[in-house]
Amino acid sequence: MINITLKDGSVRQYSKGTTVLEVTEDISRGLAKKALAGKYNGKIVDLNTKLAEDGSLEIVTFDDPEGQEAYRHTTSHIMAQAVQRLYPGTKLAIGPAINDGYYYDFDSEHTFTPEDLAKIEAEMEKIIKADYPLTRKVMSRQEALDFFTDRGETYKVELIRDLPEDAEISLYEQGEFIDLCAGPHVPSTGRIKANKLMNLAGAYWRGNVKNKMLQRIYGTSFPKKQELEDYLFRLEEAKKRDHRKIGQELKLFTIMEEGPGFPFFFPKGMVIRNELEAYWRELHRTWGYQEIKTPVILNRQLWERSGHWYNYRENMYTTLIDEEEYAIKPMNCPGAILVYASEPHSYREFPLRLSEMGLVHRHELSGALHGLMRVRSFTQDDSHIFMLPSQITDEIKAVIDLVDTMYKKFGFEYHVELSTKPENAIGSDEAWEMTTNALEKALQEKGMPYKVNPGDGAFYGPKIDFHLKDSIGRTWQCGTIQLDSNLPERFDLTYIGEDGQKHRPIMIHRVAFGSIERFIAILTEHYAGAFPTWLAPVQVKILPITDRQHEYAEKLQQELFAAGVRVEVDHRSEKIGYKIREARLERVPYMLVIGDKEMENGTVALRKRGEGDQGAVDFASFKAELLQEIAERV
RNA sequence: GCUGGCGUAGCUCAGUAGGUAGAGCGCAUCCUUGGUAAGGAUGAGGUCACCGGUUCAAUUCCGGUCGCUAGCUCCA
Repeated sequence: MINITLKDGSVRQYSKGTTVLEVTEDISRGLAKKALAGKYNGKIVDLNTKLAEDGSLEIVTFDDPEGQEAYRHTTSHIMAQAVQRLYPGTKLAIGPAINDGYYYDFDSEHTFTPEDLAKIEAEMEKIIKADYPLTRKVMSRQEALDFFTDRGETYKVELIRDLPEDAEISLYEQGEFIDLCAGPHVPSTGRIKANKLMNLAGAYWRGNVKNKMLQRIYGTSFPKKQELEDYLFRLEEAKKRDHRKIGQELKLFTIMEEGPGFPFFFPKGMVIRNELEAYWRELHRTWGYQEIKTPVILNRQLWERSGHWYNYRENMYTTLIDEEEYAIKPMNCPGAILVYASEPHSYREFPLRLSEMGLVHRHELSGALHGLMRVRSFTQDDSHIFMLPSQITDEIKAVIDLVDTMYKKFGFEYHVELSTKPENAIGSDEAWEMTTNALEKALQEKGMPYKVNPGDGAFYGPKIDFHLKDSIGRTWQCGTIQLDSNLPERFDLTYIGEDGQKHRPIMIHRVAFGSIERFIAILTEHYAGAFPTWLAPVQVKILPITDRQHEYAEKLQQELFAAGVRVEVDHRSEKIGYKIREARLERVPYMLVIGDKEMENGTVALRKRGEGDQGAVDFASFKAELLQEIAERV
């Protein structure tokens, strides 16, 4: 324990390694303006001062996650205070700090509009100017229950009810406002220097669809005005990378009203798709996979047997054929299983890796649709791997390596999550335990950091998920490895073992891209539309300066075309600056400007994306380097 | 699916305090042949998302539907 002498002369004890955030009550009265908590070894201890394990003091700044949380969390209290001033009777739910800011959930008779945000912001400004100290209060559970019941804060009452009987309950007070809160906070409201309310949204109480939908207001705050401005600028910049915007500008794909969630791919989008698939096929061939294709429509009986009919029905499209019920596949596994079961297998074939670019359809909720990231019709780069129990760990590690190889190719940063048994799980507890342990073991042996997502697994098995970030930092699940001990059972899959007897194989489902659609969306945002040459829809654009070069332009075009290059000639009667501008907007990697000089010398004036004018280069050597770059997929 | 916002030309958007609409870009044609981010002229293009209601009159007001969107929920 450490003794801290407070300004009023009293001494309080704090344990090492904790942040001194609770001293507020001691110092707030009268000292708030200075926001000093006390002194320790002659040094000033502020609310944002941390006592390290060795007893030394460490100032917690906004750059520390803890300091940032205290800062934003305080701002959320200020927002709640402003809202309750402007809209009396509004009940408070929860209001945490989050990644880029904070939010607070309200239950109010008043429906907030975007115009209200400005009013609330102005009221928040008043509270900040008033520089109210934040005072911590402690109550027993019963006292807190009575207190919030009196105030009609039914959500807070519900939160307190969930706490243990002997819990010590902390509240933070600022001016006339008081809120149930564990802290931490900054010492006074005046600490907030830059604040902005971002948007309005609905959110279910406690994240449960069955509960009331509350009104959530998102905001963000920073210690400096400039930091807020920088943040808003970055957000604007990030929006320019949005794949929905770039997808339209570059004519990659569209989604029309005639088919919500069912994307159309334009020729340029198909180029990227096909290149990705070609890369995928090449890689999978060398990694020991064999490709199959299974039907999109299969009968109801199959889906009943697989369990999808009972566990995934609300997401499945169905249809009648000759008065028999069929379903459009939402997953590829049953098809792959039928392929497996179509002939007897020996353990000598294992691991048997069957891959499939499988087109699946899922009835996703309309509100969940999001460009190519979340659609109702998508192609999974699926594989089903059949193996011996003894091969599980190595095979999972191999899949992790394959996914890593693919993501590194594009320079992606990703994080991994392990999702465990959900509520609607099928199969025995023992099977779930065995499969979950197997996944965990593989992750540990790979030394891969991961986060556990309890209850987030698929209904047939636990999974490892690979998450990638989009332009504004939202993460999307792409790759996944799922261990399934259920379907082999349901379909009575077998292999002949060394002992000549029938045994049950282990099955893995896995995707690496995840879905081609989502992966293209992530890629588009990652590159901001400037795809590497091997993926670029147009790799080379030839720009003749006048009509005199058209013949030469076509000759070059044909030569590149014959070598498999995607090349276009801009022979409109526009000035060269104009043609360059357009080709730049299209993010074409290489522009070949040709005028009389180049025509005479058999050269091209090369303009490289991101690097500008490269001067005259020999066409043959340009072509050779280009072809090599494409072949190496760099 | 839920809550809020939005829906005007291919795109980005303006507009009508209720009297059937405009700009820029793009597109077409013509002039221009110009050396590294926008040359000029003319023209075509809209059942103002859809369906109802109010009104002499609705793109505008009201209701519903569909779609998009920010989140929530759900997921690759």
